[in-house]
Amino acid sequence: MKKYITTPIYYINGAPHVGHAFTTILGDVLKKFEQMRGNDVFYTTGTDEHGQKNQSSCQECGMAVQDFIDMRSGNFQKLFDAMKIDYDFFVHTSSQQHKNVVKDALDYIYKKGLIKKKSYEGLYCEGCEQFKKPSDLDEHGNCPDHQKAPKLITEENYFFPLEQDRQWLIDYINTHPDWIKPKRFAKEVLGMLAEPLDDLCISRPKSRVWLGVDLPFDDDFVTYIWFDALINYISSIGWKSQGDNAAFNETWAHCTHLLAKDILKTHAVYWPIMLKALGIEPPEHLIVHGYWLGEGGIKMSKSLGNVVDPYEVMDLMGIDPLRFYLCNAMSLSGDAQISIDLLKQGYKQLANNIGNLQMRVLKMIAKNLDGKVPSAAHLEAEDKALLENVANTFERIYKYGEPSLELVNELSAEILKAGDAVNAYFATQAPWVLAKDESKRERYEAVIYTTLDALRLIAVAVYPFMPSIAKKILVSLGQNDEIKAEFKPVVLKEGTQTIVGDPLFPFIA
RNA sequence: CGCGGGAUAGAGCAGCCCGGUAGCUCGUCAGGCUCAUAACCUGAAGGUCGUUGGUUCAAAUCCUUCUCCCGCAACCA
Repeated sequence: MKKYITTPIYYINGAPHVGHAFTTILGDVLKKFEQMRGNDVFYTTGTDEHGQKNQSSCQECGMAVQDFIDMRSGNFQKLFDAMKIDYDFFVHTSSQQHKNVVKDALDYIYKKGLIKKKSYEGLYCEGCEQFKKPSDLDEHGNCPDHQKAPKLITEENYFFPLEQDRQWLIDYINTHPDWIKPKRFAKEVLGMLAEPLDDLCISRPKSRVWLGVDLPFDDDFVTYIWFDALINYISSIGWKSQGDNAAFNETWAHCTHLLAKDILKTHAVYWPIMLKALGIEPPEHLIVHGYWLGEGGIKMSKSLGNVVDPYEVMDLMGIDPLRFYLCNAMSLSGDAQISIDLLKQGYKQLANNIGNLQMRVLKMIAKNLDGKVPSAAHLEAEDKALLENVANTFERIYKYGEPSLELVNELSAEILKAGDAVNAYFATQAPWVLAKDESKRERYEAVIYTTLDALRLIAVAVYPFMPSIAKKILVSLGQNDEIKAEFKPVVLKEGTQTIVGDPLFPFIA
């Protein structure tokens, strides 16, 4: 089956942070998970390069527009490349390909008569370059940031009405309980839909905003940035208003959008209605996640010094443990916390659990079995039970699990549990005692075999989170590093040469 | 009364839908083990489940008051 996974395209008027890293890692994890199940995946991420704030920042630093965009967008792409994200396409909204689709889409719905022009009157603060609501102003009627009264201005703009589809969307949510995951966000969207929806203003006069896509039907305006940005999900896979959309349709049929909670409304209200106007079904799933806060639940900020920089983390422990931590720690019900200390805690757990397990068994057999996988001929019931438990757990998740935060939470937790179980088994069986007694030879080999084979199962299961660690484990077990999601026990072949390498998770201070 | 979510050992979380001895990881302490990466195994201490009132034989769980935190409530994204 063909699957399509997207991250939001990130607004380049800011540096990439751990939240961007998480969403993009989550997409990569889900892509690998789906691939292991035999699905074809097309995974996109990218940057949103238009809008008023980018325009202002660009002017402030005095760079040529495209140089500015390339520099800022490059910051994101560099991070994702450093994190070895396996994206298939990197979206640039300033690309001609994307702009063409935005214009095509706008033209299409304009000709369908779904866009209307009307005037808007509002209080506009020139300092903020934004319209203000009366409630945003201080007691003197001034903008609190600029201590200046906003001007009452009237503007002509183009609007895309939403209200006509509100009931349709409510019905859609109620009849598709898995559309928005986790469910609490579906509840919130229903709250947004409880009141009539205002028309969405989809244009900005060029006198205010020029960094954007020209409206195809009026050169004096550019497209509102969200209308532009959301189109990336269909421009990336070649939608067009006329002609053959067979390839598009096949990819779009199983589309999952990943997003953080702050952009729920755009994705769950505006976007489905935009798609409806274009004659396109809503995306199959929206996976919404919370924010990363600093330790103690305090918002990360430079002044508090609790900002977690992805590069710093990668320098400290590499990318795999960060991926694992983020997927394991993101909460289903709320926001999640991250700090260097919490990351170290997670790293240590991986080292002591999986890293130590690998090292203790491999070093043992290097000493007294020439590092070769022993025979599985004398496995006893408890050995088989351990392997089957581990294999069945992973088999179930890989077979029936659906991409979601629940899934990455559960799978990462089960991996740690499996590591614990194998460590406990190893300690209980005490193979170092068996090794000293020649009459216990068969039992010794059975215990070692069981431990090695369990480790193999863990390595395969952990691949979406820690691809590089997974491959290192498999190679140390004398396997090639091809990953197949087949969770059958007793696969290792007797006599296979294992290799004691460097620690998977070296000690960090 | 704007909408949704959160508040549970020193830290990070689960449990809440469907009420019945409060659980997991880390940390701390004690014991064990010695194959292994300041590791592993076993056990212990540590919580009036944010606050108020209520329903009930029984409340972390259901209803209610208030407080604090995160989003949304933008023609910022």
